[in-house]
Amino acid sequence: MVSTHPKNIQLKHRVKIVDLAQSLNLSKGTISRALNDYSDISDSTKLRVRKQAKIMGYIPLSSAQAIKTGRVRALGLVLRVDSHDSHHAFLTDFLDGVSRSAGTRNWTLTVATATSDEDELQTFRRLVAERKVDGFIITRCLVNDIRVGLLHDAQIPFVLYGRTNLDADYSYFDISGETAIESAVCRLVALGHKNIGFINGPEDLNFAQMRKNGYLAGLETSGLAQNSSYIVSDVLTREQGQMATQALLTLPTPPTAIIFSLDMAALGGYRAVEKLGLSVGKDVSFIGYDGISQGVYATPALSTFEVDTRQAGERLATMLIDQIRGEPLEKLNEIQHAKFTPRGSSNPPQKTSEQLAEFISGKHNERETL
Amino acid sequence: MVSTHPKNIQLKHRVKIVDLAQSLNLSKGTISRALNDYSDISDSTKLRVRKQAKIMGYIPLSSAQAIKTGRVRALGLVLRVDSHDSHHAFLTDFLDGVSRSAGTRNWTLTVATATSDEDELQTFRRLVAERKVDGFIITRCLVNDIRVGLLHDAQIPFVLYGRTNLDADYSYFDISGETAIESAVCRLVALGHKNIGFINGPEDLNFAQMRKNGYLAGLETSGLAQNSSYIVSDVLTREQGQMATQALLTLPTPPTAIIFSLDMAALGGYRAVEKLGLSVGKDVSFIGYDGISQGVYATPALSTFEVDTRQAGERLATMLIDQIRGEPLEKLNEIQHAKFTPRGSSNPPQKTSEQLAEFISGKHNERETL
DNA sequence: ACACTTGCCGAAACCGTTTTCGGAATAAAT
DNA sequence: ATTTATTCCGAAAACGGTTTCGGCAAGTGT
Repeated sequence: MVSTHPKNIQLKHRVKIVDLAQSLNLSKGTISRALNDYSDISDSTKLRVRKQAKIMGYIPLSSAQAIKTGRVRALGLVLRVDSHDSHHAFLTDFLDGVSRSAGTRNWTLTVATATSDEDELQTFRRLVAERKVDGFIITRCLVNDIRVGLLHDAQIPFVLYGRTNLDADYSYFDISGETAIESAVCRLVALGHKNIGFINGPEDLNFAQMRKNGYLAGLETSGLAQNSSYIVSDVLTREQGQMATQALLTLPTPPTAIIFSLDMAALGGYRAVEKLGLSVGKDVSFIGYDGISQGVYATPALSTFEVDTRQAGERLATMLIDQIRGEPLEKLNEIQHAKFTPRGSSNPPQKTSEQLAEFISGKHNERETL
Repeated sequence: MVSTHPKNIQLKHRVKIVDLAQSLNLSKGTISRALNDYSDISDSTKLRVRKQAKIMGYIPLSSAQAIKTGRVRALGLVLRVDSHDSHHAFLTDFLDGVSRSAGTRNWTLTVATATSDEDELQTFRRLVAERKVDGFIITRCLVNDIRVGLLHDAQIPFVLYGRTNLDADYSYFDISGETAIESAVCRLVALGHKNIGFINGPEDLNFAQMRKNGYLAGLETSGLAQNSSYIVSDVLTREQGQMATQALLTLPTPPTAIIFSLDMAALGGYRAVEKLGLSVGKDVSFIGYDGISQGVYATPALSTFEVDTRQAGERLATMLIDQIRGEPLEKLNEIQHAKFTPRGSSNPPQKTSEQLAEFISGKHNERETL
């Protein structure tokens, strides 16, 4: 069992910079500058050094570098684990994007978890004080997010996945849920829908706020009146989605189409529709947002806006690294668009709201007489 | 916007060990030894130093420590993102457990992703060479897992979540799927079932192998003959679970109960049962394994073995840290048991296999004549 | 021929800790 | 009273890199 495997992962007897220096008859300072591409080293020796470094398998010790440079080449990500299953599917892809992008630049990702604001700030402090990370990726932005102010004041580099309301300048990557939801309204109107509901997430989260704006903008451009009873908020999970949908459909004048701020909520909506004896895509049209994989397997498959979470992670990582390396903040903003993927859940209305209401109240009475 | 927040996260002007030393009129060596609890420092000065350190907010720079101690106090976790959506729910809890346990000891977790074996080994090498981590947590163990041999040979500390077939000594934490599945068989037999199917995961994964052993052992102790057509393997996803269930139920003598190696597969099984016009928990009993949250919301709710993934993460982290700190390997093995949670999906059989077969074939013919 | 750049590299300081070693002061033993 | 242990701390050498500074050689301009 103690064989010497060919693809060995050496740990003992690392080759260090002095070893390299000796083997090339150069000083270690020269080696360092050659590898770091200083201008006062000739191209020929740079080449020579790099070749030999590769041969000898020299890899600088990041903590030794860090002590002088002040950088550990590590990105921080603090996950909030208090509020349940919204993340989940999102997480793997996101982590993959971030760590892949970081890895190719020889950076790493360190993740921590927190259950509260205080917990999270505490974690920030610890990671920064020990200098375990050089900057943070911030997710799940609130409309008013204290983290932004704190990190900004402390001059710690960070990027947001999403945006926040503060007018401080910060770097962010976002996917425009606003334009997506607006276009969702327009698409449904084009299909013939006139009564369109909107089931939103918790509106202290910035993205929910934005998507609501999109919904309202969509009504505006379509010339539809806004009906406050058509809007439900604070819907995050499947179960909440089911209840919210049920609530909308049992209104005196139910919507014939519903837009969901989150696919997961939409999946809950399927159940509500089925329980009323109706079917999604025929009696009621659905459009979701996120592009989670379960949406494909629903019947009918869920029309949605697909978000490329892996790409988001990649972009965020590179933006943060660039920022830490000194890139000016102004260039480090980016907005992408979600890709609409029509599937079976959004079609022209087969019933008017009145017909829907009649059917549903009939169903209700039927149930009550049981 | 450039206010000085009370809870500031200081970055500029860190207080370093010399600052502390000056303020106490001690040498920095003494400070270091006091904080690290050396025996040649008097208790009184230890106290004095610690108090002042807290007051001044001194936190040692981990990379400066690392250069001398050889430890960065970081755990590595390489996620495989190539295959399947099985992880997902698992991931958040697991990460939480690991990073929480690590965090309380002032360690951190760095995660990377890999898409292939080669990719993963490459990542191991990089992280070790740069000394970004001190050891690894290994998940998704194969029956014959090359990683174990490699890390062992390279003398890099690691712990397994699960076990592997190699007889090398290594540290692991595992949850005994074997005894769980065995007891599942016995429970179903006690309910009156005689024909019990088993839908397993890919058997190159160690846990699947173990659970199969448990299934066979259960049959043995219950005095039931084993029927190879009752075993299906390589079932990981919901869709695969649906197909496998369908296959079992359309056998000439279908099982009246099915044990699933994964809850996710069981959820697929619900659909297969429904499509045959049967209902879970009445016509066919289900027992799953994992305890994923969706199982609670299925109708009827899924009887399953609940695995405490967060605890697993916590234990693994502490075991790995202990190992890195020099604890002997022999003490670092731990096996826990999953907790059986009976819900609506497992009951005494209402139909015999023959009645089931008749019903199902009738359904089939009915369908064919359409 | 001279001074003056310029290109290139070595020497040494430095980063912030830990750890080793020796020595002063005090206590215990003779 | 002297030696012998003990206790406790300071000085200095690491650790493995990066960065500054100065200087030698070769090339340039006059």
